[in-house]
Amino acid sequence: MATIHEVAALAEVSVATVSRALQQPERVSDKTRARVLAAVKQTGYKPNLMAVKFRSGKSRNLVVLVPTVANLFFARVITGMQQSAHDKGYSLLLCNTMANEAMEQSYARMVHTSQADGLIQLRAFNPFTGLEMAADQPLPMVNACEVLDRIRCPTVLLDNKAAAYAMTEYLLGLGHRRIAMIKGPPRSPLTRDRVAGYKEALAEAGVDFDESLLSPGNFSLASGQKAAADLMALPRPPTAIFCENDEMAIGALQQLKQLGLRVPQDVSVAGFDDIAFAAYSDPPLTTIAQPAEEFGSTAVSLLIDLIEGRLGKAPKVILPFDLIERASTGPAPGHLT
Amino acid sequence: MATIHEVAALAEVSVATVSRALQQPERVSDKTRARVLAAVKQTGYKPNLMAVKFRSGKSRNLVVLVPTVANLFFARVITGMQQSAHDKGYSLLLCNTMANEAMEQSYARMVHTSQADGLIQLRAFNPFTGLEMAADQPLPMVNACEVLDRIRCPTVLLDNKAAAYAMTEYLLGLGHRRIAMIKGPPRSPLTRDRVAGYKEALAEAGVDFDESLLSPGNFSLASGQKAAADLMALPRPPTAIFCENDEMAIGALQQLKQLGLRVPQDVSVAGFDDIAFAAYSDPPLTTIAQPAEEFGSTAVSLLIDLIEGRLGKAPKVILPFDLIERASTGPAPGHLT
DNA sequence: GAGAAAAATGTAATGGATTACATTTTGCAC
DNA sequence: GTGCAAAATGTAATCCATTACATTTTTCTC
Repeated sequence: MATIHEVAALAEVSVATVSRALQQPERVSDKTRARVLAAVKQTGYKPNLMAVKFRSGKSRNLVVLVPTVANLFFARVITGMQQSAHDKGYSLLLCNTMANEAMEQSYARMVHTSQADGLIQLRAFNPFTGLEMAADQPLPMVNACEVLDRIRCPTVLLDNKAAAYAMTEYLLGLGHRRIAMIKGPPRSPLTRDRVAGYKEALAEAGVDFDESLLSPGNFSLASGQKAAADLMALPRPPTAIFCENDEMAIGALQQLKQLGLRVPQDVSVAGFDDIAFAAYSDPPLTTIAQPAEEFGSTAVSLLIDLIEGRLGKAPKVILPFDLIERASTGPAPGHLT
Repeated sequence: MATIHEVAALAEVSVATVSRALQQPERVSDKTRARVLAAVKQTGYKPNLMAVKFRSGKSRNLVVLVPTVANLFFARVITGMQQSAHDKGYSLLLCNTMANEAMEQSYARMVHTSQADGLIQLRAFNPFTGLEMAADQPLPMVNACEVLDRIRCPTVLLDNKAAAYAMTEYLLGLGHRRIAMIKGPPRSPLTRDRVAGYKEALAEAGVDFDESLLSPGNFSLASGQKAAADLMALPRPPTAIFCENDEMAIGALQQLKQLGLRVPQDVSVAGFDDIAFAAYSDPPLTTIAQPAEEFGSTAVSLLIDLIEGRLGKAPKVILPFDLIERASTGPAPGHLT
């Protein structure tokens, strides 16, 4: 691969002139520029960006830690990130962490070793824990989707409590009184906030909270199915099931069908995320739409602003949600609308 | 950030000794090594890997061009890639191309500018076209899933023709004679091979090929729905629909339901890929399972072998498929099994 | 303890591009 | 043509770690 020296030699100028001809064309005379450009063409010269990055101390790479790529919500988030990063001249180093902390820490180390300028974390774990840090420097990290509350860094999130409140209120409005919730992992802030919104809506409607209607899940189709089976086996089963994501809701739908129950006549089901499949389930799923791509693009923008020193206090961006009403929810059995 | 010089000064040794103490500990005396390690700890020294990469001329980055991350099959492929790359000390630079050639070329340029050592392309387009290349050098590229046939590079693929043949044969065995196919984009080698397998199976069974039963799609849920609507509006509609991916099959399922048709009693539906949702559709989808993660890990292995000069001829790896029989397919109406 | 081999350590070049500073050339006014 | 400012170009340092080669120190043998 040709270097700037070969180009300089061929064009009979110094390397500084070649560099200038390419970076600041106006600083070089027309004649020289033409000679340099010709030499560039002839040698097929491509600047070694590794050298540039090394010298500048900026890698223009961003590490992205994703719990699972094989999750349509995250896939959309990544899409938004990639678009935004590309527009701004940054590249994404992707890590599918499977929520493995060691893996996350291993990738976080790329920031310390100058391979990346910053990191985006999509779940509530600080991947820099354990790596001794310049404590005074703010971490070049942005937290999105499922956010840490123990750490001060820019975050992008949904008002999960409000969203869960809205969905619960909607189900209450349909006459449901026994509303189950299929949760995510118990320690997740996401779960905590959504459960809080759910409880608040119940309380305001004067409906007693029933612990047995909270069923644990892990965001997978199978866990939704399992949770639905458990819920319907209760002495007093729910008439509505609110799932913390669409995958679990689709799993639940299948289980209800197997039990011979009709949705929404016998049981209503609601999801969260509005993935593409939500509109194609049977029946189509009532859910909370999140601006997933915007999560990604906002997280990238914030991170780049942070890296390039344009960010003062660590901002907290709250994105809007939207309750999408489809056919999987309906009036509670025996309830007159 | 501390450099090797500061560590050397603190430990009162030369930079060469520091480097050796860290890279080849046995080449340094115990006493010195201890001093260096202490200095490393005290300064919080982390080697600047950008400098290392620059000097070595190896970035240990791989560019991955993915048509859409928001496709569960590709998501699984990426998962496999990431695992394999991480195990081998490489990182993935992800590009969600949206099949945009300019975007792909822009990322391919990273290989020429030493930012990446190689590239994996998941669709049939050579992203290096237009970039003048060292024609003698083999391109540091691996093609997987949907492969180019015009270019000589290592490839990982399914025997799509055989898979389509197997599925068509299976449907024929259920008594279907009017079997439709919802295709992918017409110019895709994937589509071409699968259609070829489909035709061959029909021909061997003595069933005339009917052009009107080939309906175009683009792998999206919506296109499957649309195609199913068109097919069922034919004067002689099909009794079975074979879709080139599960998303289109799920779209088709919804359309059939809206038309009041029962699956599989009235129409059988088959997919391709075996994404997670295939087992949770209503009814669960008969489909062709592909080892998606293995596509990813194999592609990464091949690329690294190629980069590191361990690969002779460009190999062609063919991965196995599996026909998964679920409830969406059944005997053709009026056919006795 | 001398001498040689082996081990440990040091010096300085290297990789490719950028850029501060130095020098040369050009352009213009008179 | 002179003189001076502005423009163009060149020289060499810099970024950081690695490593070939040079030098010093240790170890071992007789």
